[in-house]
Amino acid sequence: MSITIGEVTIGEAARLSGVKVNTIRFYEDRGLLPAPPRSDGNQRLYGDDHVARLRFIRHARDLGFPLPEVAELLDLAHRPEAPCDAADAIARRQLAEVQRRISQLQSLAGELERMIGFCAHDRVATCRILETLADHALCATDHHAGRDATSDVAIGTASHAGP
Amino acid sequence: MSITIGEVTIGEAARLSGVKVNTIRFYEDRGLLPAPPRSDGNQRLYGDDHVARLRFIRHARDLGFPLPEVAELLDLAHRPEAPCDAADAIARRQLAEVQRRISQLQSLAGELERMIGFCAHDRVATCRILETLADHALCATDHHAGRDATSDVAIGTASHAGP
DNA sequence: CTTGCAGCTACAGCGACTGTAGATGTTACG
DNA sequence: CGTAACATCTACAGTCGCTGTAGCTGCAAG
Ligand SMILES: [Zn+2]
Ligand SMILES: [Zn+2]
Ligand SMILES: [Zn+2]
Ligand SMILES: [Zn+2]
Repeated sequence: MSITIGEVTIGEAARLSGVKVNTIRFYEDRGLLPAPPRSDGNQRLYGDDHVARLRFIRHARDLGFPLPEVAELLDLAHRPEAPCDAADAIARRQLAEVQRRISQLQSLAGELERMIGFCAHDRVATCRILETLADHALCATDHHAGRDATSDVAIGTASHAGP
Repeated sequence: MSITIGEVTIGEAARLSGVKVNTIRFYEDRGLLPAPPRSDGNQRLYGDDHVARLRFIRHARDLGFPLPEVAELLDLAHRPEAPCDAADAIARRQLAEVQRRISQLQSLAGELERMIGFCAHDRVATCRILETLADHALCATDHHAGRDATSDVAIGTASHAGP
């Protein structure tokens, strides 16, 4: 029975939230997680609210929201009486972004399938894959990577199920 | 009429290949593009072979191949009599990777659609989007971001069509 | 009282560039 | 020939979202 209920070390918070220790400190640095009180020995002590916040961040990251949007969503979540339009808008933007990336990747996949399909598995000199890489005119579609079209959506650290 | 035909500056090479000037120097640094001869004034002079190589790199990057695979593919392309199995294998790996990312993103999109669909557009306190972010148990699927599942496939600098 | 793990700060590194500063080179115009 | 405008040079910082390391200190158990 400690002095206050629910005060846990950073390691415990990591286990409870699925966010790695280093990442928790990183989020604090980034302003996503408020700096918690410290013990006599200068160690961070987290309460349930911090852990809940970490879980929220983790889940939003898993869904691909970038950190600035996660911060916005966290702010919104603390204004219960406000309308939720802003949150909806962020989610819709994120969905649109994910869909954009899906279609970009589908066009890449199609092009890759095509060049693999045309390859006769012979010598390099006649390999359709290498020919195609040397000349985009052999491609069926544009599949151009329009400015971060296929960049990261969510990297995640591990699964919700833990390591 | 210059001393040798087809010797172009880095800016010309950039225009001809669609690879940015800085990026060309970056590729040289990374060993993807051999260091070209220099002019009297120490400026790089590229021939058609360099430009072709740059185009190859550009195209492979647009298709999402990471730089190490691009390097392998370039090496292979210079051994015309070798069998093309290795190139095929790289392309297949890349396709598998792209497909993995597509399905990851599709699961994200599904989850995002679900939470957006359930939102009643009322107050934050009852917003399904924020509730869901706070609790993964409200999600229909796992959609976990398994170690770089959704990370970048190709960022690209601009389209083949130019800027 | 020591051992060993957990936590602390601070910083380097990933991938694949992009952008900048400050110094030269080159070219066009007058 | 001078000079202005632009291209290129090197070298390095910054992007994103972490991850991992080094070198400390703290803390509980034997
Ligand atoms: Zn082949
Ligand atoms: Zn193509
Ligand atoms: Zn809502
Ligand atoms: Zn979820």
